[in-house]
Amino acid sequence: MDRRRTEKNEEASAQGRPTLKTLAFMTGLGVTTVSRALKDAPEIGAETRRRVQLVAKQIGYRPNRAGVRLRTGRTNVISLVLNTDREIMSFVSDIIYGVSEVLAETPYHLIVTPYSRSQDPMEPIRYLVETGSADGVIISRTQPNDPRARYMLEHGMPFATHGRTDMGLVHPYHDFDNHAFASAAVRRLASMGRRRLALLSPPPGLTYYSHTLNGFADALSEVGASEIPFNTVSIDHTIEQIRMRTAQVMRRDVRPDGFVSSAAAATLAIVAGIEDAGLKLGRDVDVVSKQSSDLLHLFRRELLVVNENFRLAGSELARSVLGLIGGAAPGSLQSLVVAGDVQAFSPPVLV
Amino acid sequence: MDRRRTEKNEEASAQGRPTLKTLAFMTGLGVTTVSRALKDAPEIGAETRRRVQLVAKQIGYRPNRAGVRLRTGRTNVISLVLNTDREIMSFVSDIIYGVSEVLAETPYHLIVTPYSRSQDPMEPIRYLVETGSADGVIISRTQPNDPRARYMLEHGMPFATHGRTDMGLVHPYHDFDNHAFASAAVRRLASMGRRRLALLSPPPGLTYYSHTLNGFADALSEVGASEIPFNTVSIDHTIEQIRMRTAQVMRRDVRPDGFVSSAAAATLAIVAGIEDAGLKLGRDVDVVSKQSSDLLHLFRRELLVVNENFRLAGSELARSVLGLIGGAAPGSLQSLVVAGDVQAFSPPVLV
DNA sequence: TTGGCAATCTGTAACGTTTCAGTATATTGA
DNA sequence: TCAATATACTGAAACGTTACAGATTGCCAA
Repeated sequence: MDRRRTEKNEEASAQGRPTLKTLAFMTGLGVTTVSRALKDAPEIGAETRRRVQLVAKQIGYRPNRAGVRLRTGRTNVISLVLNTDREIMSFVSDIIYGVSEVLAETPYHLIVTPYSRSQDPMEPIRYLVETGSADGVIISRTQPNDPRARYMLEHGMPFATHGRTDMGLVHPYHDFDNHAFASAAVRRLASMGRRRLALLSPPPGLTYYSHTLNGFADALSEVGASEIPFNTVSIDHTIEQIRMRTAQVMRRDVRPDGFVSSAAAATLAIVAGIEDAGLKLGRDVDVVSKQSSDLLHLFRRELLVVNENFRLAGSELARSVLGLIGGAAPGSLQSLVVAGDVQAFSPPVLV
Repeated sequence: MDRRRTEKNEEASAQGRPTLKTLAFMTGLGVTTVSRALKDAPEIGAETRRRVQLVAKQIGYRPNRAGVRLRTGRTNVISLVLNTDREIMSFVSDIIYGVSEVLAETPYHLIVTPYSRSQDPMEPIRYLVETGSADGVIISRTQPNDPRARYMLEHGMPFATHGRTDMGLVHPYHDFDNHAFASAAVRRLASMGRRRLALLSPPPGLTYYSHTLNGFADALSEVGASEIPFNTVSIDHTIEQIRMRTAQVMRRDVRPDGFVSSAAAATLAIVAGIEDAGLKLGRDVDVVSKQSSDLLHLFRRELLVVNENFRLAGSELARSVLGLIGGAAPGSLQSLVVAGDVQAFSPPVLV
């Protein structure tokens, strides 16, 4: 008995990184007691609990993730699933930062799970669920009837979506009110006398495609303006495709005098196309665009912008998944950001 | 004996996800044999090996990461350490995709470890090393005397840096030849008759700051042009700061007639500042800028650009860390991308 | 026939954690 | 005084994997 103690001591003190065994030796307690003391279990004496926690803090004890994961199945990992070639650049960067910001105060790590054009979007989801590689998942490019959301719901994998679904199933989401954005954009253009409007929409299939379309259409009829069809391209197309298509439509007799664009990079292409056709922004045509960082006004000050905050989306999504994992009701973890005002260029204040 | 077998069977078949035990039962072999067979150990019979691997593939066996990690210490994780508020937007997005691309074919996961302005850059590194949370690390914003690189070298943590160090220590890196970029930019501007050049440099402190400065200075003296000091701002400053500072310097009697800019977003600010001062790009001043996606020519076609491929950087860095983990010599895992030509706008080919 | 030796295969222990089923000790009620 | 009970703690087992130290078998030389 004494002998075993001694062996244990040596093992414990020889270790590089402290484990429960180390703490057990230092406090003279059993491993079980230490484990329970660290998580404030009620059957541990108040003083013992304090003592263990003090020592743990002193020597910088951190639970071994592999040990916890093997024993409990909890990974302490949140996975952000991203499309490798269709995702908006600033979206990736900002949402990662937003998620990180929230996870930083928790034991959770962020792993990025990519999938590419060629792959089935379900593949990374199935992988995560089957291998139990994450405690929670965040997905983007959400569809009205999203097989990924359905699958995760069926398999009990906590998740949050960027964008809403429309399947009659309730789950956490964060969304930007694209209906409001498109309406506000149309109203603004109408107020400037623009009457023939074109919409560069999100890719059909995603939920916010119809939100945007509806907002656009609702406001069109409200203000009595008409639509110039522009639905052979979406913001998923390349800069070149959008540019060329814009130039084409602008060379027609009946051409748009206003554009609503759902993404900043696409807006650059639209403007380029407008100018390719020999027309001038602000004179012949106006453009309202969403943007996620304040760059469009540097590009052309005639542009009208509405800001969408992806970093906020990231934090909200992270908070939602954590909440869900923590047992909160999915319905209470949904947020919708109302679109801000359409903003014209305002010159920077010189200091 | 028979009884134990039976118990094992039941356990094995009741399981959701197959483990070595499941495979052992199905093949009638021992767990050890299965484990060894899966990794092509020589002391396993050729037929047994094939049989085990076949069954494993059939039932979709995937090693449990926690088990492996606990036993071996190998995490199968590569960590990308990013600064949350100073990193270039497209850099984050592209490098993540580049890394993912390479890791996708391996058992490795990518975890993003962020740190913010307020934090010591060493903190995430120490965390990773102390907790053994990753098998390899990728860092950016590399400094000539980089404490993170030194620390990881001392502690045997495999890593690769984006950018070189200058400490006489050899480690994997990937870098863009910023000396060549700055020289080429200066030569191009000189060839257009520009004589008073300003440089918007990377932040002082980073290794490629001096590379850029030296390339700029070397070419300046080579072509006999002069420098207009512009070192109160760097690409780490805000758009507004750069814009204002540019406007200031452009309103002076002796003002730059050429700019070299180390980042695309900063170039937008420079151009805005130039125009704030009532001057015209292409007439009064020319600007050569690095960019990582082909957007600057949409912005102003007078801009001259040099492309830097961050996605390539990501893949190269990932390949390097994996190589290092695999035992390759660090010196063989270094790559330097020569800067491409300075490119003027060329109109898109209409299809 | 025997010993030796490859060639294959196997059980046990350990990684660090949590859970289960306890065991001591002190405290209470009668 | 005794049993019952609450309090505070503990060892053993298990999660899935790999490394170590065997064990079994067949074959060949002597």
